[in-house]
Amino acid sequence: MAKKSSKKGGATLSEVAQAAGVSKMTASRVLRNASGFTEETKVKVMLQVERLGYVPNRIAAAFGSFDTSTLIGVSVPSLTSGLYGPVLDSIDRTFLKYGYQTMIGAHERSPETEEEWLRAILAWRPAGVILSGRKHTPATIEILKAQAIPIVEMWNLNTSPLDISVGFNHFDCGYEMGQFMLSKGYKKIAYIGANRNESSTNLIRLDGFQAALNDSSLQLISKEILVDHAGFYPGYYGTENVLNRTSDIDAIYYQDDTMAVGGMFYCQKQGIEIPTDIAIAGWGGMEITSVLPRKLTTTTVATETLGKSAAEALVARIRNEPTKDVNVVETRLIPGETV
Amino acid sequence: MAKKSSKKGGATLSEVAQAAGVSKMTASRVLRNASGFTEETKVKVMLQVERLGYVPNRIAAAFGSFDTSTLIGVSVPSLTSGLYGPVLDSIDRTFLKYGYQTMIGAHERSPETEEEWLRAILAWRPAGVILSGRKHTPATIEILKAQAIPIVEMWNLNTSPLDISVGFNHFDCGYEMGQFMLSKGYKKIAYIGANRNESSTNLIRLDGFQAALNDSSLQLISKEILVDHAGFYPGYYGTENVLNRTSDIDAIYYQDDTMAVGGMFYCQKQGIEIPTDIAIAGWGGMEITSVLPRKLTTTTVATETLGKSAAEALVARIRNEPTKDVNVVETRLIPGETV
DNA sequence: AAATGTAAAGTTACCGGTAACGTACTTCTA
DNA sequence: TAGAAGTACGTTACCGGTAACTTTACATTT
Repeated sequence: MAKKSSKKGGATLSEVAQAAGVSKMTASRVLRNASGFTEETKVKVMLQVERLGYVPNRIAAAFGSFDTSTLIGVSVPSLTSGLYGPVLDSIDRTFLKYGYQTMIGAHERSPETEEEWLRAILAWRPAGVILSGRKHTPATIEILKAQAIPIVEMWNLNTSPLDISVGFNHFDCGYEMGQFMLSKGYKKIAYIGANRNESSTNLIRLDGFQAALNDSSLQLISKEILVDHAGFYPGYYGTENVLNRTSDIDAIYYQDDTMAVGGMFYCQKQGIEIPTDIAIAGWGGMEITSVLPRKLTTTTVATETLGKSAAEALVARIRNEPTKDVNVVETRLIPGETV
Repeated sequence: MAKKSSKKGGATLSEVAQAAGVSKMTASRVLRNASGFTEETKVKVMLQVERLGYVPNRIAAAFGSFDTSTLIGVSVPSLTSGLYGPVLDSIDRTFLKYGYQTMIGAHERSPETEEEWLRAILAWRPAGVILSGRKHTPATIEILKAQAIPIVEMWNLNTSPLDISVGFNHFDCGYEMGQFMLSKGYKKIAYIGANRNESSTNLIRLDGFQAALNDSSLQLISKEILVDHAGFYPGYYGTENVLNRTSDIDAIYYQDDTMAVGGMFYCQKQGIEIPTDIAIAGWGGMEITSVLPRKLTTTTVATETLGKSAAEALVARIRNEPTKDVNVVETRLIPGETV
C-alpha cells in the first residue's frame, strides 16, 4: 500500500489550477477563501478539486509562509488515569473547532520523557504547546524559551507561569477538605496517595491539607504514599497497610476518588463503618461516586472546563488576542455522606 | 510571546553550517547521521547545533524529500471512556519509541466528525493512520484509498480490512458469555447497553450473545439500549428501567463493566442478591472489579496489547516489512462470582 | 473618449531542508 | 606511477504552496 515512487499520491495545486485553466495562485486563493476571484472561477476550481480528489498540503503551506502551523502539542502524564481523558477530549474538540490539530504525548510523570517528546514536537514548528505537570527539565524550559511559542501549563495553577497557566488550585482543595474534616470533629487523620502516573500535584493537595491541620495544631497521624499508579486497588491495599500500622485512625484523605473508593471497599470488607468508624474523602468527583451506596465526600473538578479553557487560552494567545496569564478553574467540595 | 515578524524563531541549518564552516548538505548529513563525514566535522557541526540551539525543521524536511513524514493520525471514539485511554497510552509510547508523533482525534462515534478530522490530518501527509470503530463515511474510505497510505483499523476485528485490522473478536466475547450464562442455568436474560460514545462494537457483542441464546432456542427477554454514554450511572438507572419493566429476570449482560457495576449497586440498594436473585456480567475487565466485594464476571481485554500491536503493525507496514492483515487480540472470560 | 479606479488574475521569488550528482583528494592496485 | 576506486564534501535543483508585486480587464467618471 505504501508507495515509494517519486510521484506522490494525490494531485497538486498546480495540477488543479491547470485543469481549471487558471494560475496556481488563483486556485490557492479560492481554496483559502481569500478574496480576489469570481464565483465563476471558484466553481471551475472547485470542480477540479472534486474531480482530482485534491487534498491540500499543509506541509508545503506551513513551510512556504511564515505563518506558523496549525499543529499544537499537548502533553499529559497519562491517558490511563480517568482524569486526563476528559481533559484531552475537550481540548481536542476545541482545537478541531478552531482548526488546529492535536499532537499528544504522554510523559508518564518523567520530565525526561517530556523533554524527548517536546524536541520531536518542536521540530514540527507547532503553533503552541500545552504542558501538564509542574516539573520540567531545565533543558525543556530552555528550548521553549528559545522557540518563543505560546505555552499553556495546565492542571496545576501556577502563579508565575512560563506563559499561561490554567489549572486547579490544588492547595486550596486540600486546605478546604482539611478544614471540613476538622469541622466535623475528626482529629486522627491519615493520608493515602500514590506517586506514579500523576503529575505530583497531589502533593500540593497534601500540603494544603496538612496546612489546615497545622492551623489547628494537628498533624497527620499516618501517611502512605504508594509506589504505584493511583487506582482502586492501590486505594484498597493502601488502606489495609495504614490501618494495620496505625490503630486509632478516624479519617482518611485520599489522593483521588479511585483510591477513596478502593478504601471504602476495604473498610466494607472489614466491617468498618463509614463514617462512624472511619471517615473517607477523595478528590476528583469521578462518575463512580454517583452509584455508591454512600455518597463519597470529595472535591469535584471541572475537567472539561479545564481542557476547554486551556485550549481557548492558547488559541487566543496564538492569535494575539488579549488573554489572562493565570486562570483558575473552579473546584467544589461536595460534602457527601462519608465524612 | 508569539512572534509575527518575518524572521522565525530559531537558527536554520544554513546558519549552523555557516557557523561550522561547512556546507548545508554536510551539516544535514551529520544531523541525520547519514554517512559521508569525518568525526572532526561532526564535532564542529554539533558544537554549533548546541551553541545556536538549532531545532531541526521537520516541515521543511518532510516537504523537500519524497519521504513521508513521521506523523501518524490516530482516531478514537472518546478518551473519556476508560477503555481507550490505555490503548492510546500504549500507542503513543510505541510510536515515541519508533520516532513517530501521534496526532489524535476523538470522533465521538460520529463518522462525519471522523471524516472532518481525517481531511485535516491527511493535509499533513501522515505516514499512516489508525482508526477505530467500524463505521466510516463513504467519503472517508474514498479519501483513504486515494491517499494510499497504511491504515490500521483497530478495536474491532475486521476480517476484510481496508488495510490492516487489529482488534478483539467482539462476537466471540458475546457468544462465550452467553454460553457461560446458559451453562449456569440462567434462562431469563436481559441486556443493557448505551449507544453513545462507544464505537458500536458493543452491538457485535450483543449479536454474539444473542446467537448463543438462539442456539439454545432462547432469546433475550428484555433489552435496554440507553441514549447515553456507557458509565456507572447509566448502568444504575438502566437496570432500574429494566427491572421495573420486566419482572422475572434472572441474569443481565451489560455492555461493559462500568454499566455492570452500576447495575450491581442498584441491586444492592434494592436488596436484590447477586447472583442468587440476578446474575450480572460485564465486559472489559476494568480495574474497579478488583476491589468489589463480589468479583464481577466479565471478559478481560488486553488494551495495552491492542495499542502496541496496532502501532507496531502500522510501523511495519510503513517500513514495508511483512505484516499480517488481520490480527486478533486475545480476550478472556473471567468467571467471577456474579454469575 | 481619455483618464482614473478597482477587482481579478498572473508572475516571481522564496521558505529550509534533501536527493542527485559533481569535484577534490586520498588510498589502493596493477 | 598511472589508473581505478573510494571517501568527504560542495553545488544545483527542487519539493508545493503563499506573499508581494505586477499586469490585465473592465466599469466609472469627467
